[in-house]
Amino acid sequence: MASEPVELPVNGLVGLPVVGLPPTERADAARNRRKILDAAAHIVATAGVDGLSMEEVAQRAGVGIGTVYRRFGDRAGLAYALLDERERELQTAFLSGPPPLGPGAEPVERIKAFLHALHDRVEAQPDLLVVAEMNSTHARFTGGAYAVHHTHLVTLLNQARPGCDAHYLADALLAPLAASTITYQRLRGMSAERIKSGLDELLEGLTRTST
Amino acid sequence: MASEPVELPVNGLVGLPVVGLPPTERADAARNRRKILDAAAHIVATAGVDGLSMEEVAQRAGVGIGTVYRRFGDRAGLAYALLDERERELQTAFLSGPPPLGPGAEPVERIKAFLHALHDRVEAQPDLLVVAEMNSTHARFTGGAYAVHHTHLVTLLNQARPGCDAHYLADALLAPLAASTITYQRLRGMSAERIKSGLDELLEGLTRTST
DNA sequence: GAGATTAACGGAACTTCCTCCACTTACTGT
DNA sequence: ACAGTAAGTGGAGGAAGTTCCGTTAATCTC
Repeated sequence: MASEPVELPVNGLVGLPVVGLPPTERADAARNRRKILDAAAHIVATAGVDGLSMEEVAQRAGVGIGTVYRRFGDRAGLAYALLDERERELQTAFLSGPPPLGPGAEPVERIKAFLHALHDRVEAQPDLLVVAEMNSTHARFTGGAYAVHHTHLVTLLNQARPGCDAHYLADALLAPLAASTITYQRLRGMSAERIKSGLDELLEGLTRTST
Repeated sequence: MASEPVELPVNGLVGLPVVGLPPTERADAARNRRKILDAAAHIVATAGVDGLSMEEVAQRAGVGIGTVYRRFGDRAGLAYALLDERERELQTAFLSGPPPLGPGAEPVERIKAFLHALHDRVEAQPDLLVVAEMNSTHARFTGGAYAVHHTHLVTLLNQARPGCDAHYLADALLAPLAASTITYQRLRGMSAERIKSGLDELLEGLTRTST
């Protein structure tokens, strides 16, 4: 479990293209995906994330449990899929939206805006994100979205600070934005503004002197 | 579950003193704690962390499952307890050991040494740490050790960079040292040396100009 | 030492995640 | 149309974490 080869995500989340699967989904499969997502969304809206059990979802969607698993892999995958829409919006925003998040602004400003956006994302749907990131050891990283965020940061870091280990630093900057970290800080009474300021402070040091 | 009051740890880990519990443990309880820890350690050594099921532990220790839970709270708590010895060594080292980890060196050097030590800790027992940090949403933070590490970093950061938001920055510096993050980086082929260099780079920015 | 008190014990029962596989169905080429 | 086949389905069953609560036995008090 700790040393298995890295698997690509099975769900339809934005991210690395899923290789090996047929490009077109069979009609009944697509229908069931929708039914499952609707059921899951309804449950979350009604009973909260804690009520999101796989059996419950299957029952409400009128499919077997096996189908839920075939479509979404596991509970984390289902949670990720529920976050998919917002994730797409976010990705569109930083890939092709207006500055400072999108192209046009200075790299440092874009990084800052990006980190803030990630924070807001956690703030918006903390519980779902916790589930998405927590179940199964490396769910946070294999979810697909992580790779996209990481790549984006690497690009910006290389612009802002040529010669740095952008690959590592991207991980390091994303780490404090893990849902469980932020929800815990909030629990402890730390305000959202303070978290953002703290991120700025962290980033400032990294990008001040470009050697 | 997401908004419960923060609970103090129940196990005997170094950290905040456990309030509310009688200072002396009943003889049979202490005996059972030992039996359970021995059994758990044996299982981990034999079958790896994956073999560490609560039922298995109870059986091998010759106690009921309920007893295991009473003593250690949950699986994460048991894992933490297994890490306790090394954790004590680490804490002794940075609280009162020789520099650069212990007192005597410059704050920045101590922070650096501390982060490296935390990294080595993950490197030494990655699987156990992943279990300890991953089960139950905020296990990483409520484990007791986190609070100690955080406090230590706050102290050093305040010395190295007066006026900074040490509280937040401590969280941010600890975040990339989460076991799941590091194990994933290793899985991806990132070397331990590179991770340490990256941490140095991150820290360097933070501590360069003291305003 | 006897009785009261209260922590500790044990394991059945419950929950939920996930796997497995025998069966069914949508698509494909002829 | 139709047979072949690969994808999809469903739900019983296994595994593991956790809770609950009636029972047991340390420890304390007198």
